[in-house]
Amino acid sequence: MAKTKQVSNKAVEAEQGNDAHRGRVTSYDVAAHAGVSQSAVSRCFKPGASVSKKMRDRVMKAVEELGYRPNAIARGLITRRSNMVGVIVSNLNFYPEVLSELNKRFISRGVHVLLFALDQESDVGSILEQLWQYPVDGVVAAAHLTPEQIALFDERGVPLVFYNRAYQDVPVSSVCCDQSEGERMLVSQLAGSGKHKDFGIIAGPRDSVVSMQRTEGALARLKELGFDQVNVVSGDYTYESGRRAIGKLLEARGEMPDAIICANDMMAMGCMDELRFKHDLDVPGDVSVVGFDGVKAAAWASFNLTTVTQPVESMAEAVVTMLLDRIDNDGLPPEKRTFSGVLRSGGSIRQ
Amino acid sequence: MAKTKQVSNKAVEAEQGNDAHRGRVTSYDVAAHAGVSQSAVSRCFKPGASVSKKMRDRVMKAVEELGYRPNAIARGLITRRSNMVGVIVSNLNFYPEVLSELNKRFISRGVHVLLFALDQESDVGSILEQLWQYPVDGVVAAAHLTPEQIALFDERGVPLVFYNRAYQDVPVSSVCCDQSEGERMLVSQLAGSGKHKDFGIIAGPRDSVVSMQRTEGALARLKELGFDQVNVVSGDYTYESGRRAIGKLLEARGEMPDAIICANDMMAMGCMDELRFKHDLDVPGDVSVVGFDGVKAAAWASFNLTTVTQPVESMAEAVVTMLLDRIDNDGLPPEKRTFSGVLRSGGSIRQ
DNA sequence: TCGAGTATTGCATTCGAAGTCAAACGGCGT
DNA sequence: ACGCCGTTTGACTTCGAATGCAATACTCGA
Repeated sequence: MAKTKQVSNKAVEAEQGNDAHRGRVTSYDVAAHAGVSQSAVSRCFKPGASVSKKMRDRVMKAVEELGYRPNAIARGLITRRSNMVGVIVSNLNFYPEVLSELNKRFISRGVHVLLFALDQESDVGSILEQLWQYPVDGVVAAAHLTPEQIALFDERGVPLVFYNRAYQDVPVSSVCCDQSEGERMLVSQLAGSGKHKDFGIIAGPRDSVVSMQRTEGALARLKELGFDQVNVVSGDYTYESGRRAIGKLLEARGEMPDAIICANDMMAMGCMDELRFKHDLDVPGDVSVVGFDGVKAAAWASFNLTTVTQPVESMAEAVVTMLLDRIDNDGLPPEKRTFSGVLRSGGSIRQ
Repeated sequence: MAKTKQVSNKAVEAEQGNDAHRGRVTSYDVAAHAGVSQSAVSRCFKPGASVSKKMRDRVMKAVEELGYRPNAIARGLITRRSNMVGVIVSNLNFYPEVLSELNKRFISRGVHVLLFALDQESDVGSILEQLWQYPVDGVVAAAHLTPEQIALFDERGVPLVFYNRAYQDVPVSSVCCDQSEGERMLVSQLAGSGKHKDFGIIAGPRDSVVSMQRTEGALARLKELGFDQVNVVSGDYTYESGRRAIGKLLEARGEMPDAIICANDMMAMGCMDELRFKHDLDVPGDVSVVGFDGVKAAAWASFNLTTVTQPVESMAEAVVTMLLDRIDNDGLPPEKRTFSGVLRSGGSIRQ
């Protein structure tokens, strides 16, 4: 009865145009305005519900007049579906296309993205702490989580799909680009010209699994081809670290390698600039350089980098499909999908 | 009474470890586990609430044991504060730093970002339609809205702050970089060398207000300096369109200008590459080029572009502060803040 | 030990929408 | 006009947490 009283109060307010709370329009306001029950309003927004045309028209008219939109959050409370997914990315600046592709695809399926970006200061733990406060339907992680952190998702029944992080021996879904295969293609390409004797590798951060896979892939292929004296130095995936890495390579070796394999395009571009503008060397004339990722800038004429392009669109599509499937259907087992990268031959390898 | 029964059911479930719904842990579960009321649990999470140490310890122990985290959304329903803000960006690929800076700052203040990115297909209208389904506390828009769309925010009492979109004569908050001033600095710099006679401008899309402001600023300063024959062609802010624009300039003029003013860095870089690699011209030897924005890549050795850097960090900070202020205090009037860009002299101007 | 006064605690209600269920309605045949 | 049956509709409850208020549990002084 209290509820009934409340409703009629709202009805009165709405009818009198009392705008005191000037908050959002609720289904009660619409109901009052249209002279029907709140349930009726709710039903008009549920596809396939039993509503007469007369009722629907009447409600929709009120909806238009008041500018009502159902509150997705309140709805989520009862349906246990917030239609929000969390996206955890380690660094927004690195791969904006990934976020963009994911967001676009989720949106088109009526799902919204709640962003969780790791900045150097904030660690994964605190981000997850925040994430758990939101009733997200699922999570995409483009960052490294510990097995314990992963287990929590399972416990709580929240689907999780990794983007470009593979966990061997951990039953969790992921979509990856075959890092190792990609590097092998690059090395084969370099070796194919027969012009390189002295290889150097600029790896990513030591704790990056992706960097490790790429580096291992390159080293393995190099070894197969008979090159087992390869210097490896580390960068942090940035342009600047690519430039600095040249100094380290030179120091380690005493002379400049004639082919440099970089763990990503950003460092490859830094490395090219350092070679050209600091050491006055020609790329590819004096030194060949290859990258990984296929970022836009790598294809620019100034660099025209030979690299392996990650099929970002296919990967994003796969992630979205896998996640939504698992949200709709909680029986699905973890699945790992691996896409091959596409070799993009530029002009950064000496022929 | 129904409620009471419900509660004790939950209590029983929780105590028996019945994990049937394996959903999230709720405050009722914690309450049952600790043998206290739900209100008590709730109060333990409210700073400054009246709770005895004994009670707090007891509740917190249960919280730890069950891994409880308050549901931010359910909380938002009653407090009318979702602690989420919507961020509308026109294109994620363009300025990832902006999103990154905004996100970082919001997070550190306990606010989360719900992402709304416009992709070519989706127009602002449909994005807003979606936005209104979420009870966001406020919105940052880095996209163009119509006055009607802006008015809705006012009506519904949802604070709105624009990033780099100024609306003259519309009372709405915004944080902008002074586009016109920036361009004037660039033109002055170009003119200062006394080596340029023939200016060309590569503007942004015709419907971009920012592009218009930049172009007008440049033209005005050029005119003051006595150059009133300036060709203007349009691009779409991308690298590729910068390259294509060179062809258009050449066509319009019959010969290549000796100074090209680009509406942003991306096009400036495309333009430099086109000049160097397609037309075999030297920059800055034959043609000077300037950009705008101060993106990372513009400072790379290959380009070393003279440009105006937008103070992204200060602007982001200003946006976040303004928005949160307005969320906490609904009396605040709209405010427009303008930051000056910083001239970054590179090596793309002939001296 | 008692009572006043304060500090804690629990009950019941609330937020906005959706789902359950039973009541009311509509159409139809007879 | 009556009764039957399928369709619509509305009253009430639910989701999870917060909060006003009333009911306790304490504290301390007398």
